[in-house]
Amino acid sequence: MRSHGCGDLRSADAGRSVQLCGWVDRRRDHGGVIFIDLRDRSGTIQVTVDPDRGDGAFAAAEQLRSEYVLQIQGTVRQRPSDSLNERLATGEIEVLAETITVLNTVKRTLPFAVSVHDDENVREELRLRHRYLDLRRERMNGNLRLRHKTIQTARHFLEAEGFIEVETPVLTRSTPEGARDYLVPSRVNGGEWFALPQSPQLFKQLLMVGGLERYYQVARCFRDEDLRADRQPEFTQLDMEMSFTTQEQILALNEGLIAAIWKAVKGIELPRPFPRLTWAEAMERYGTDRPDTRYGLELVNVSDIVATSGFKVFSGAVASGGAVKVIAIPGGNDALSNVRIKPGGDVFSEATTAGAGGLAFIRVREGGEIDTIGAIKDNLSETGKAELLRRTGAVPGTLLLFGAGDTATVNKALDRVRQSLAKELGLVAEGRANDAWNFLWVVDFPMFEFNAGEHRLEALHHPFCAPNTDDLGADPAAWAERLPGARAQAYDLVLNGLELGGGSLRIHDSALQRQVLQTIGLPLEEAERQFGFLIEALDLGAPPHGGLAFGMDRIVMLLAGEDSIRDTIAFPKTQQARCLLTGAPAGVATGQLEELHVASTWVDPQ
RNA sequence: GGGACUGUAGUUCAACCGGUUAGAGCACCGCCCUGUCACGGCGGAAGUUGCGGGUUCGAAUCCCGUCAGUCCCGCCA
Repeated sequence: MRSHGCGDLRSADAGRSVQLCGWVDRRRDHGGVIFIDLRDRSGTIQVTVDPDRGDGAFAAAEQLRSEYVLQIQGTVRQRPSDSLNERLATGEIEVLAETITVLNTVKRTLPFAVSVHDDENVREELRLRHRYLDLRRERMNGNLRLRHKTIQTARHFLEAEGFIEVETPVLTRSTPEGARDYLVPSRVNGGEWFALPQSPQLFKQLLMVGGLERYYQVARCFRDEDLRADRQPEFTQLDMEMSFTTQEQILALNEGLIAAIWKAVKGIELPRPFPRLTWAEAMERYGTDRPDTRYGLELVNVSDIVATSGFKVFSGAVASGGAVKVIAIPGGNDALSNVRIKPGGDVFSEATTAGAGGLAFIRVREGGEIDTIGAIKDNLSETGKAELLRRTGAVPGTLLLFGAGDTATVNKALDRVRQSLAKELGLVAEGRANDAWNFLWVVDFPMFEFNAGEHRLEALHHPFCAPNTDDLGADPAAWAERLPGARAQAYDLVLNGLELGGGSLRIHDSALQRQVLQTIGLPLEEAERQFGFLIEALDLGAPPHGGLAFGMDRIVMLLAGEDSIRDTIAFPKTQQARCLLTGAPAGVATGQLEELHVASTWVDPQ
C-alpha cells in the first residue's frame, strides 16, 4: 500500500515516485494550491496538490478534512528555496500528489483535536473514552514507544545475561496475605475459584526449583485495591529470579539493567554503583523506606537532648519509647509564616494528616537566640540549646520543625512535611524538566512488621524472603525466638522517592519456611494447606535463589516525565476501576452465572 | 469507607457580590484566496451551564442530593 513512511523521506529522495498512507493532520487550502500535512507514525510530510496537475487529485483534496485516511501517489521534490520548513524533519521536501485515494473519512465530530500542532490539555475522561484517538496523538504515541523501547532493552539485556523468558499462569490459586485478589469462578469445578496473580512470586521460585536458573518475564499482575495515580488494578512487572547467586550479584546485575535502559531511552550514563542505605538508616534520616535523596532536609533525632526536658510533649514521647525528631529548614523563618505551621495551617495539616498530634517549632534568631513558645524555651538548658543548634546545623534564619510521639508516627509526619516543603521551596524540579536521577538501594529491611489492628506480625515484603543469617543464628531451635526481630535479605530500588522495584533472597529450606509462616500467625496445618506445594518443592532439591521485580509502569512514567501511569498504559482504567472505552466491568447474562455456579448478592441501591 | 477539587458550545477556557441577550480562542459550516506550514480574509452556525430538587422577583453563580473524572487518606508493596 505504501512505499515509504511520511517522516522518512529526505532531500536525497527528490525525484522519487512514492506511495504514502496516513492521516490528514492539517489542510491548508489556498483556493489554488492545497497543502496537506500527511501524518503516519514515522512523522509528517507536506503533500502539495496543484490544480493544474494530477488526475482528479485536486477535486479530492478540496473535500479532505482532519483525520481522513489517505493513500497518496506522488513524486518527491525539493521545495522552493524560500519555502523550507526548518521545524519539520521533512521540511526541505514535499510530495506533489498525482493520485489521492480516500481510504476512510471522519463521519462525526472529532471529540478533540489530534493534530501534532494541538497540544491542549484535553479532559482525561474524553481521552479515555476515545483512547484510540488519544493514542494517535504525539504524546501517547511517544509514551507507548518509549515503553516498548524500555521493555525491549530489558529483554536484550537479560537475554545477554542468560535469562530465559517463561510465562506463568494467570489463573492460579488465591493465597492469604497481601492485596485483595481478583477471583474467577471455575465452571468445571463448581464452587471453586481461581485468583489472578498479584505477582508470579511462587511460580518463579518453582522455576528455580525447576532448574531454569535464570528466569524473567514481563508479567501482568492484578490487585483488587483502590487506585492511585501510580496504581492500576492490572499492572506490569519486569519479574526475574536467579539461582546460585548472592545479593551483591543481584544488585549489580540490576544496576546494569537499569543503566542499560536509561542509556537506551535517555542517552544518560548512570553513575554506578548506586548508593545504598539500610532500611534503619533510611527511616532514621528520612522517616521513610523510600527517601527522595535529591535534597537534604534530613530528619535529626534529638530525643536524647530533650529526654529530661520539662516540656512533657518531648520528654513524654521519649519516656514512652518514642522519639523527638527535627527538620531544619534553612531560611525557613522567612519562607514559612507562623500561620502555616500553627494549628489550621497547611504545613501543620501535613503533619496531623499523618497522625501527629502537632508540630512544635523553634525559630533561630541572630546570636543563636531562639524564638518559640515558653514551654519549650523555658525547659531547654543552655547546653541543650547549644547541642540542638549544633546537631541540626541551625543558623540564624533557620526554622526547626519538631515531631514528637511514637517513632512511626513521627517519621510519617516529618516525611510528609519534608516532601511538601521540598516541593514548595523548589528543591525538586517538577515534571518533565526533571533531570536528576537519584537511584538508591534500600537494604536490610526487617522481616516483619507489627500489625496493631490484627495484633500480629506481618511479612514486610512477603513471607518467602530469607532472613539475614547472622540475625537468625545457626541453631534452628532458636529460630522462633530470633525470627521476629531479624532483618531480611531484601532490597528495594528507589528513584527520587518512588519505589521502582524490590526483591530478596528466598528461603530454600522447608523448615525455615514453615517457621516463617508460623511467625506471621499461620498455623502449621494451614501453612501446609496453602503453601504445601512450595514446601514440598523446597524439600526436593531447591537451590538457593533470589530475585527482584520492577514496576514497569512507574519506570516508564518517570522516563516519560508523566505524573500518572495511566499515561504509559494503552488502555488504563479510571480511579473507579472502569474502562471508559469498553464500559467494563459490565453485567452478564444470568445464564452465564448459572453455568459458573455463581449467584450475585448485589442489590441495586435504586 | 472518608476528605478535597473539577464539570459551561465539538474542544480549551471566561462570565465580578445572584441581575436581565452566557462570551472568547481553536475546531466546524459557507464564500474568497496559487507557496502556505498553528496560512490568511469575510460571514455563519453552534449551549438542557453534568443531572435532579430547593432558596430567590431572578441561579452557571447560593443550598441539598446525585452522577462522572482527578488528587489524597484508609487500603495496597
